[in-house]
Amino acid sequence: MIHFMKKAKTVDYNPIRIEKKWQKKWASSRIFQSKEDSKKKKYYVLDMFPYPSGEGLHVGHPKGYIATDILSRYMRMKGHSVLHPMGFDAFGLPAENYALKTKTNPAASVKKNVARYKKQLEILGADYDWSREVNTTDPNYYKWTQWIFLQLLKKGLAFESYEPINWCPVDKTGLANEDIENGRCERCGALVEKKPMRQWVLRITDYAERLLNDLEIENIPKFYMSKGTDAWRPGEKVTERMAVYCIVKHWQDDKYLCMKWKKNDWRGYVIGGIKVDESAVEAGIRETIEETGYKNVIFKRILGKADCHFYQELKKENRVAHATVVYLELKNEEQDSITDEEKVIQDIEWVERSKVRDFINREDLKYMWDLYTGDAKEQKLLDWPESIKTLQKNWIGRSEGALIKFKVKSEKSTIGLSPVIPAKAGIQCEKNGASDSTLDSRLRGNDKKIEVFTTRPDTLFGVTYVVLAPEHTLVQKFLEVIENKSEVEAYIAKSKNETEIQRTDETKEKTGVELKGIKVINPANNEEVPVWISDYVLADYGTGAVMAVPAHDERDWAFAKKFGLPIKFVIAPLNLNSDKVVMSTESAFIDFGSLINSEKFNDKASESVMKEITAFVGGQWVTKYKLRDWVFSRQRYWGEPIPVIHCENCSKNNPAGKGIVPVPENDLPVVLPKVKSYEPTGTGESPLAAISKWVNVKCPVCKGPAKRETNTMPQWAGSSWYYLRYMDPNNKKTLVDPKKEKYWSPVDMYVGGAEHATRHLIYARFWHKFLYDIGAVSTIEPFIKLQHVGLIMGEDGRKMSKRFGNVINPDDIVKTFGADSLRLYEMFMGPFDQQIAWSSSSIVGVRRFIEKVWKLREKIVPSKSKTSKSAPELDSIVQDSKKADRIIHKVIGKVTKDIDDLHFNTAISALMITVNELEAIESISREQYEILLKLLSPFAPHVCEELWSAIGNKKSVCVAEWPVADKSLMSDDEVKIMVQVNGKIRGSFMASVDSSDADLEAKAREVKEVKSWLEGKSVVKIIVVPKRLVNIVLA
RNA sequence: GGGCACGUGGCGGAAUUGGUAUACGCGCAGCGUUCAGAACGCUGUGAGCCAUGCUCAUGGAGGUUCGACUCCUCUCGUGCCCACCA
Repeated sequence: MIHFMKKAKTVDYNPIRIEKKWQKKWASSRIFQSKEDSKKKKYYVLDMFPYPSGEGLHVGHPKGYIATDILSRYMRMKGHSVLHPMGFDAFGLPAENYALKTKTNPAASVKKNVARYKKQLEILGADYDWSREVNTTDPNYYKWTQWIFLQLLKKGLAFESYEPINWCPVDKTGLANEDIENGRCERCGALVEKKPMRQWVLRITDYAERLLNDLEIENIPKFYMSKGTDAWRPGEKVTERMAVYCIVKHWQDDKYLCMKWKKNDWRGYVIGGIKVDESAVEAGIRETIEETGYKNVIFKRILGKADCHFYQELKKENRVAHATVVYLELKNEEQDSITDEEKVIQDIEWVERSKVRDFINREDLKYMWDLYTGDAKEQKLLDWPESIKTLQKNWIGRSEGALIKFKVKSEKSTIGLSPVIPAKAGIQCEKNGASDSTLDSRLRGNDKKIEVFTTRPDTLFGVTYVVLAPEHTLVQKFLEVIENKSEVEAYIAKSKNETEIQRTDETKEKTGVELKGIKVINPANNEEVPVWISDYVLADYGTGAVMAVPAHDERDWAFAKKFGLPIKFVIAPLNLNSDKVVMSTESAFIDFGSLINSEKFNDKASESVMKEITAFVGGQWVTKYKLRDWVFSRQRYWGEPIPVIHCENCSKNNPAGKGIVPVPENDLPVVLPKVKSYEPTGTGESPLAAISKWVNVKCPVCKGPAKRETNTMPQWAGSSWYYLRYMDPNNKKTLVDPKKEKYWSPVDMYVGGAEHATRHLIYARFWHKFLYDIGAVSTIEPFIKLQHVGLIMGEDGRKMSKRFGNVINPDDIVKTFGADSLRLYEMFMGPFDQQIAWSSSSIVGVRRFIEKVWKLREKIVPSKSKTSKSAPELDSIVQDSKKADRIIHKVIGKVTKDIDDLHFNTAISALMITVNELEAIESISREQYEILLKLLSPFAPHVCEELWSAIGNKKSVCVAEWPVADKSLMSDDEVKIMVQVNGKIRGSFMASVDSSDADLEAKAREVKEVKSWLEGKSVVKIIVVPKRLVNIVLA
């Protein structure tokens, strides 16, 4: 036993005492306040801010907060300027319903809940910069939520609508499509009804394409064009604002093609427009051939996508294009002469690889080049889990198809209709149609048309009827001309009364009514087919009308069977697989009959065939999205007032304005008034409507009497932009100062629950893109990396809920084990994004680990140079030190990589192994112990801070430098080599790390256990994997 | 019906490009310490067997390979999301 190592008796580990102590010190020293420091790289790590319910936190909630805290502390130690804020999302139904239940004012209960949440968060020891706290219900905050709404209004992206919307009869409010789960209100579970009412809607569908496409953008473009109509050359049809940009390698040397513009001596790359039906790669090859004359151009890879700003010589103007950057190689020097036109403009130069960067004159393109040459690490624009991307893609639901018009023919003779149908003024005949297309003008002359959307125009010949949604606007007009008006009206009334869930129940038999007296004409073969209405057709998808092809569609099939409608089978009016289409108006079908089970016709025609058919019948090829516009008003009290004033007078003067006057920006915020009764009215009016003092205002335009909008915004409004406000929480003049926004944007890491995939994350991306378009933010996407938190389930495996009585309160765990143990345990449970059941008995393991680290301190001996020990003592210390160095330096890399990859469980496991190994050693140095503390400090900050200061450090471990592994200290001299015979482990031996393959092979043959297996057998071959194994293959 | 994940001891889970399956932790068992318990320490812990060792084991069945938890095909099961989307 080495006695000099004995220290004064170490105080026992007491988490409660040390955790309080350090939390106070951290707060008073303001060590965690974020600053824009241009000398440092920034790191913005964000939690999905909590919704402070009355229940308080359970142990599942902190999991994500602990992870971001680890990342925040880790990145700070790595020298980043870190932004790690926290705030509260407190408007909306749950807070209001809770207040109603407890008969308190929502403002009061929110205040109480926030205080409680904050306290619960504080005992975890997170390094939040509380000076940046935001609260969505604070007028200083929602002033800017309202401001964003006004900008949306200005751009025509917010509008009033009277279409039927989803209505929750229990919560007494309209709901967005995203707020519905299986036909029920996501909040209260009530069956959702369809109810027509005035509401505010945001045109999120205008952004559908970008929301979808940008999920796949891989690199970071600096610019983004939202609109563009350029063609490249007069008369040349090219894809809108799409370009290709080519880096072309020499056929022999490591040189690259540089275009020199003769006129201004500007150097650049081959640029070209991408034609319709041409891929970026094809365009790149074509343009390179056209501009340089080189004949044999080979595609190698796509380097990335960016926006290209350049001067186009031929048209003499500046151009911007969304560009794909391709890397090409020339096969040989064969070259045709190029056109004179091209010759005049440019020359070709070959430049060395190292000079390429000089003629790539833009940062983002340089970045791509660096990516190709391996100098830059690939960074995705959206480094999101594939599953979330897929969820969003499915939610946005893009599909391409044809809009096809069916002429309506009313049988005047049959129904005795007068030639002139009484006009119903102003009613629109088509969805989004022109307002002049009133029924009388259209039906006279039988030129009224029903427009359908289909993804299978190739089945057009099999259409045997057309179905409209009961809510389709045309149905109301047809009522005047059909024979069975009352029957149809009854059906419409019935489906109106049915809830969404009843209507969409798949097991339900199809229902519907024919509109008798009306036929439509199939434009493919001029055949007359009947028109039906049925609730299996959705009013708000496509055009609200379908062409029914019972032979090719299950739903149409069920409907046709039920009502005895003909089933006609498309027998290829054309060869489905050929690109050449021969069209004719001859009926290209046979009676369906017994062919139902035939698989002969399951093939879909190619897209080009379908496009040709569409053109043949005068239809349009279009893209449709499942995504619906965002119903943005709630008939409830607890939300941001929509900053709009209704003025009848201004309506008279300006019919286009419909009497909507935006609240002037200077008058913001429109403060939510205090109110005695905030019970929802259920009438479609919010409780605010009852406060006449608040409602009645002067019109800001004409100064006449006017009324405030009384609907409020949905819960998702405030959370759609809060991450921006953290960057500059107290700015009175703008939403966020552009300088600060440029420094901190975008969010580098966003951690939260997967349940927000199709709501918050779509809404926030939508608002962010809009804010980008109006110049309020500088990036096109708000969150670079997104990470899910896997739920922590109750010990019984069910969701943690009061209902099941399986809720574990983190406060209790902190009391018994300490916050550090809770933090370590939640991270050690398993993979971070995985759902795992809580196990209270397992926490003791991480607590034991902390105690081991605590006791390990007793093994510290002073550094060799400072001691005056006897030789044998010194020798043993030196031996220990070598061993300990190897152990500790090996784990640095492992922990660093694991934190980078969010593999917290394996990082902790590696630290446990390290501590176990160090325990087996007699002595360690202070330096080695310090490395251990630094590595552990993001996970268990309190105990590490305590030990760090106990061994004599004055500055906090939070600002210590993250250790870097010294490779010379960590390498083993010897490794264990496994020996396999025919792939099965039979023995092992030790060998020095630099042994040659032949050496290893020879040694392997000599291993005792192996020898007996080799006896009398011939060796076929031997596989040597250096530092790992030798496999001897026998005949 | 469509989409996306995922199946490894008694439990949570480890396992670089295919290269010692079950690391780490819990639990369990034995021993020590203790008046006793808790706590702690040490040892053991996939299964089976004719046991110095051998055979079988990563949901199941095949395949590729010198070698498969890892790759491919099929299949069974579980979870999540969307769903009459034309």
